[in-house]
Amino acid sequence: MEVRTRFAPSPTGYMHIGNLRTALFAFLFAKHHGGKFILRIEDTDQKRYVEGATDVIYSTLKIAHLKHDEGPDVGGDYGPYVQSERKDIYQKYAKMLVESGHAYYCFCDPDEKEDQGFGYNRHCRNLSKEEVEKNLSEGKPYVIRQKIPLTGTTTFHDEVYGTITVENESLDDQVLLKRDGLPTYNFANVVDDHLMNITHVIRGKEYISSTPKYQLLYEAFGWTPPKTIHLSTIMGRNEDGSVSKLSKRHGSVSFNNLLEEGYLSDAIVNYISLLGWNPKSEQEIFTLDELIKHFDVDGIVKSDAIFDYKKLDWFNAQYIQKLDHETFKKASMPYIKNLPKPLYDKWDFASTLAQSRINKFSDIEPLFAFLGDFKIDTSLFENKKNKLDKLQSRNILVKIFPLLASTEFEVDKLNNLLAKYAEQEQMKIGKLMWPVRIAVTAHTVTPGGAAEMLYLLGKLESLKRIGESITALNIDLGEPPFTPESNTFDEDEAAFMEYLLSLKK
RNA sequence: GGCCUUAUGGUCAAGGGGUUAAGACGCCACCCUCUCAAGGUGGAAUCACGAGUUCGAAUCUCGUUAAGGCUACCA
Repeated sequence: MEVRTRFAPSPTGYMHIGNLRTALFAFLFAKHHGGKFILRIEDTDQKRYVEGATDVIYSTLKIAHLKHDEGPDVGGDYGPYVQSERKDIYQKYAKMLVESGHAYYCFCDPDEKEDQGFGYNRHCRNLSKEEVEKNLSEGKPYVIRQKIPLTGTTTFHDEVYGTITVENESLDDQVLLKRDGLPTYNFANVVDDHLMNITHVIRGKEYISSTPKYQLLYEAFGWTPPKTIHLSTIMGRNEDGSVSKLSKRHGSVSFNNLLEEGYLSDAIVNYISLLGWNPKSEQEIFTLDELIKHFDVDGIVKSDAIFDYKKLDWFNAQYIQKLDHETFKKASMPYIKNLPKPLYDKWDFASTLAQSRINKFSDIEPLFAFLGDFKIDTSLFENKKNKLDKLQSRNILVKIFPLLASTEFEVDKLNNLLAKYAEQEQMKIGKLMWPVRIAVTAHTVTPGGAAEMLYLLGKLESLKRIGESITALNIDLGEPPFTPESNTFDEDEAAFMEYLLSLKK
């Protein structure tokens, strides 16, 4: 028999990462077995209607490459695939259940059905046929409830959690058909899964508690229930250390949020595939086709998994580094908007530095923030590894200043100049590079080496920053501000004047 | 409260009676490097607790505890 799985989201307007993982597993399972993956929209709650919400579902599935074989947008032999369009079907089946004695009309007021904390008090369960007819003919609003056996137990077998048995007396007479004539999720999913020939129901484990009631429904209809595969919940860690179902307070939890932050779709899919499933091998990086090939119910884990943004970062970095550079460059453009203009002009160069250094595209901005934001911290000039203190750093900078002032700011030339100078002074190159890089960036961590940073900043800005750094160091050392020789700039007198002016501030 | 489920390092997790209890992320150290990053090498860190079964328990059983879910005319 052909395997058929379904993804049955409620159109809420955004795709929670947990839902996407459910969709992914349903897709992988179906495709692994050469079967069909069906999309069904569960919109039986009119109050929850959100404009454009189904489009979010379509676009998510498309971007994630979880192509469905049947669904509202692509059609299929079991439509309609939108539950609000199947109203008549549910009514028909609900009434069949009433007739067979597995369900009953209930005319109770929706607000007063509580019976000390447990479900409905079953007031209408034993209404006489006459009373029901009378209420119906009077046009009294009603719901249809499932008639749960009062005694005995119900058992079902889940492919991952095993056999589960519950006492029927712990089950309530749940509503099947609501006052507005629409079915509840609990009823619709049973009818639809059967009518759509779903062979394996893959869903979150929050439905385990309801499954016995579904089981009873299948039995009442005389249908063979589909196999179930319940999935553990994806959790988030709260500030107080506790964990709860992953939600907005834990950070970005929708697929779109993550995309906006600069995570790659393939990386997200790869990461969540390993949340609650393990391939029984040491492979971690999987293409979608590889996932299809390796996916197996045996590897599904029963316990909940905490969503770890750090590990997602790692996956994303792996995928970013594999991108060909042109693709990376193009994809990164939206993320450099707020950075200073020089970066635009030199993005061909800078993007190369960025690609190997970021976890996600939104890391680009902080990485290059030093271009616009320069706040000297003289303590950074003290560096143990290079055996540098403020005095030495200052002396090096003073010597290198005129050299830089009279050279062309190209990466190769700068590197050559610096290397030559270090050699000439018999200085380890790191000892020279460190103060120069700190002087122009004021950061210990930068997207590249000293020469790259000089190039990105440009000559004027670089010299200005070095001058300011020397002055700051001089102040620390109890010496007067730095003033370069007037012949320092051999080519741009105006810039030199501007520089002098800026120092006076 | 009742019912259901789960429990291996900080996180994802393998292992299902005898193992030095894998691997990955993260963390730390070292190497490499002009700084980072990347890469390489190494390290710290785990069987929730208590009984039982057994020659032997992370592994089986029971209990406890903790966590999560359900208990809607939401899905």
